[in-house]
Amino acid sequence: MKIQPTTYDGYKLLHEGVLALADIEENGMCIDIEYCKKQQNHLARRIKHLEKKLLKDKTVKKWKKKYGSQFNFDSDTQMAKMFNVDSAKQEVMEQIGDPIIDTLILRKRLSKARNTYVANYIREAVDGMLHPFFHLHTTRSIRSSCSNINFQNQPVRIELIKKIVRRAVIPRPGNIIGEIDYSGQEVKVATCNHKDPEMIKELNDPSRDMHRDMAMMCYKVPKDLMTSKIRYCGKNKFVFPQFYGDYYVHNATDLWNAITTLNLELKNGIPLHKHLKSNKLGTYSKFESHIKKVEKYFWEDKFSVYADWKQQIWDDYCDTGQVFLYSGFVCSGYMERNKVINMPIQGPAFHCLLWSLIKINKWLKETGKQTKVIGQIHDSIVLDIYPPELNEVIEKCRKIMTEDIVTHWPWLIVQLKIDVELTPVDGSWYLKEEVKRADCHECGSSWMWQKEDGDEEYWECPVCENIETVPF
DNA sequence: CCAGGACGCGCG
DNA sequence: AAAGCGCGCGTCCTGG
Repeated sequence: MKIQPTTYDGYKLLHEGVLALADIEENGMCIDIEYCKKQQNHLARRIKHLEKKLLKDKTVKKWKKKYGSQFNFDSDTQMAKMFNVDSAKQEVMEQIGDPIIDTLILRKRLSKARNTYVANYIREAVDGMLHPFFHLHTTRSIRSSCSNINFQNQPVRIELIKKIVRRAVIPRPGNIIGEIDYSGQEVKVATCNHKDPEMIKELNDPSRDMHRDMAMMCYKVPKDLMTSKIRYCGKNKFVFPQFYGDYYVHNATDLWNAITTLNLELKNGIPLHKHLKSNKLGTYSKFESHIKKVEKYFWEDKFSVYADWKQQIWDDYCDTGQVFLYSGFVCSGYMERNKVINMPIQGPAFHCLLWSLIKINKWLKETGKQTKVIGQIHDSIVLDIYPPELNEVIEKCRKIMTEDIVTHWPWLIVQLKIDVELTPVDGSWYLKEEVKRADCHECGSSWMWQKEDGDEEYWECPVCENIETVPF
């Protein structure tokens, strides 16, 4: 497969992109090495402790006896064999229902945190600074990649592991780490391609919520009994997989397994399994044929224009052997259907970030700011922010990322939006939380955390820790 | 003994 | 007709 620029604009994006990413590499980020070393020892002890506990288990005892000196907790082959499964994947292991599995999974997670993440901070940091490489020449998608360390896959989904790992990344003394991300950028860039009026309505009407609606449909849950967990499953086990070309059998399996592994229940406390049973979806095979119907509705009724576009882009590729990208590129060579459909979306979505990154970095340099870009994660920019520059920097980023870019690329026909997350002054990356527009009367910062204490809502300033009960 | 493949898992 | 896209890294394991 080959991919190349079709326009000078495309070429220039990569050229200037490489230079901007080189600046970011040079800037680097601060690492709390002392913390990393302590944490590494702590994790070693914790893992050893878990292994001691595991060795008291019946199955693990058998496992050790069978393999003797070859016995190894890290061997997936051994583990799968002992538990009579084809694969040692977590989702497979979880289905066994043996209580020892939780401990085995925890051991695996802690081991990964130690051996992959914390160890690499220590290995790659020089004098407390880390300089990950950001590449633009490695991927099939024309996204970026990142190595030594891979800053783009630092844990965030599991609270315990997130804390262990992200605690190591800290701002320069007196500064704040800020992350500005495009919200829903891939869905929006897809929409710029297919222009499905139903999706445009979804995106323009803030009262609508397709992830919630699809979750409701998949599990037959009425609106007033919905929970955020059920919505999460609709979004991540049906909607997104469908956009990437997944199909109902896989979706149904995932959605079905999630009911037990995530302990799903309705808002009124009724277990989801019970709820499905009373709606005649009590067995997997009934549930699967239900999801088949949901898939049919999704593509034939709800997003039929999107479906037509997918067919069109595939037909065009079959005729010409080419796929064109709005950001100024063409792909040719052998590709499977799902890859073809994805190509015009994934790359250009990243290119919006890259274009913005180039402008933001240039502005920071030209105006002599102390704030620096220190990283990039596909649809977000990570900054080390000098607090007196906070308001100005965020405003400039907002303007570039949501206004200037639309002027540059008129194919961006839907409204773009950013979200902002900040750490406290001197606070680690783990502590970053979303901020909203709200003025702090103490220090003049325009961005505050919206917090709750029981029924009481209040606002806290990341810069000066001031608390406001009535902002603005 | 080493290189490279397979697998698993972290992220968007 | 095929059956989720894109990455990097650590570990195990196989074949030469």
